[in-house]
Amino acid sequence: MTLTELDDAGRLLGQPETVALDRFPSEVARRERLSPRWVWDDTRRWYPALLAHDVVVERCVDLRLCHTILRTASATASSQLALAPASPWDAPAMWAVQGESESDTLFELGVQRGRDDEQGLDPVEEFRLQRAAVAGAPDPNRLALLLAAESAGSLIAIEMQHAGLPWNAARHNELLVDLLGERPQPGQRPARMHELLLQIRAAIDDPTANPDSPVELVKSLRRAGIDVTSTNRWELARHEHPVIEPLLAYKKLSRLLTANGWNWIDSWVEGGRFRPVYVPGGVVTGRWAADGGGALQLPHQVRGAVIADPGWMFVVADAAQLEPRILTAMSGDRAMAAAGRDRDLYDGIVASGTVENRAAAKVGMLGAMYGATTGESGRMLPRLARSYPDAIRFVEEAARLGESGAVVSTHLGRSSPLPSAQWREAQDDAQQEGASEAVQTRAKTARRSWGRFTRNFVVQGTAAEWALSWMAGLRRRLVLLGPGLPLRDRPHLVFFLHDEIVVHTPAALADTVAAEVRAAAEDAGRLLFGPVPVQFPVTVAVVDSYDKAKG
DNA sequence: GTACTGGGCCAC
DNA sequence: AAACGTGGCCCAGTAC
Repeated sequence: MTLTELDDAGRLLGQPETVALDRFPSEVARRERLSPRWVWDDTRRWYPALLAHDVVVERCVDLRLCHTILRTASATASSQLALAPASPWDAPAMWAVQGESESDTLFELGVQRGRDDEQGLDPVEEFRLQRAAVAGAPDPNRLALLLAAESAGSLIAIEMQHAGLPWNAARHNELLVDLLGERPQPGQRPARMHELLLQIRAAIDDPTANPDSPVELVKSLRRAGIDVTSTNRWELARHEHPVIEPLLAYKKLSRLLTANGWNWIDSWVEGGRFRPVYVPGGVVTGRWAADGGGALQLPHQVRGAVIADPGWMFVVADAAQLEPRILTAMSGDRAMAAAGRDRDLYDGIVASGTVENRAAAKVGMLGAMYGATTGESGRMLPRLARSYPDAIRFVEEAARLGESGAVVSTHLGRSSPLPSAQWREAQDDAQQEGASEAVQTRAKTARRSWGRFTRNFVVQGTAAEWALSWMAGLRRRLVLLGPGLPLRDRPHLVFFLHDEIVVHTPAALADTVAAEVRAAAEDAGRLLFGPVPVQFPVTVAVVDSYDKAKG
């Protein structure tokens, strides 16, 4: 492999140096003392093997992730990088291999896939193009911050996978036995689900009713005189019938069994750790996705199985009302900033007399950011718009742009994709003279739908930027609590869920970590928005199991 | 057997 | 309270 020293613009500072693969970790460790920024095609390709040798790097550029951002960002639309035809840099990540280990085999795997130059991948040239694109943007600092945060996220994702989330399979089994009964033979139902099945069949006098098949279940319920068109929870809950209660209980347990039951433990917990693959930038808005084990959907029911190692604790923190606060900062809404000052933002909205209670404030604000038009939350909108005109106008404008087919961007400059070709065709069809009612309705539905997407994009995407900045700052601070130590011997991140982080730490350092978590949150707000009067408070809990943090 | 879709529901 | 944003994953059912 080749190491090349570059300056900030990508100019060569020395001759490219060829390094044998087995010397790569020690070479990186040696050079890391000078705090370089490692520029590589894909963090997932190189970093697992470094961590396997206990080599942690401070900073990097993940060229593939940054490429994706810069190719679609409005701010860099006229750059050479954005105007070039599609290249292998636009291809999906090549190294994200399901079930990969963090052993040296990954190196071999990466090498066997072919040399970079054979694939048309020249990382030095790509880095130069990216730097030029950023330099030519109207606000280079914001984009640079976004790329730094995205790249820091790529390091954290690999580190979290490497460390794993502590998971106590015995405790998980106890939780399952309490709720479901003992683990059944394959093909059998657990005792508790079997009892509920019998109750369901008795209640509708249908000895073959099958609650596992939505289609069959609708037929069974209709035969019993219950007028349903689907079997979703909300529709079922509207009906008064003895079958409803056991059926809802059955569905709840069935979900637990199939999604996070014994099979899940067998598949995903090894050596007391749950190690999902995190996918930074896996969501269009810039949120992370995860691959395997449903890592970003861990139900509260099983979080009691997440237990800290002996002598260690978890510091669990989540950003309070993050999205409405992000909207406040983006829109410069002073009234909403005041509502959220030194208190729960939704309580502040209630105190202003805009709505009656916290639940209404929450549902109203979420509705405003999601594009609700009807129901409880839609009714709240006019009142919110009167009290917080800047905030509401901001999301309405994002929706209007989306409906017109335009691109919107987050605070740091990640841009939304363009609507699909079918979407444009539908709009064109509706413009034709004599377009039928149905065609116009279809176009309008699609238009509104895309407007809801862009409305949410600006808020969700900027919240993701804040969360990445928070986490990147926290990561730097945690290194300083155990300088030179491998991850497993000092506080480290083990979980991230959009606006929530979990740090696994020696118990003696837990309070220090908690303080660093808060400090990093303050940094993140300033970093993104400068000296604005908007607070981003975090709730922090020091606990020995995840379920004890208020979720 | 494998690939795909829709229903449903978990997380934020 | 209700049908409004982003996802992943399991199952049943269907097509090959």
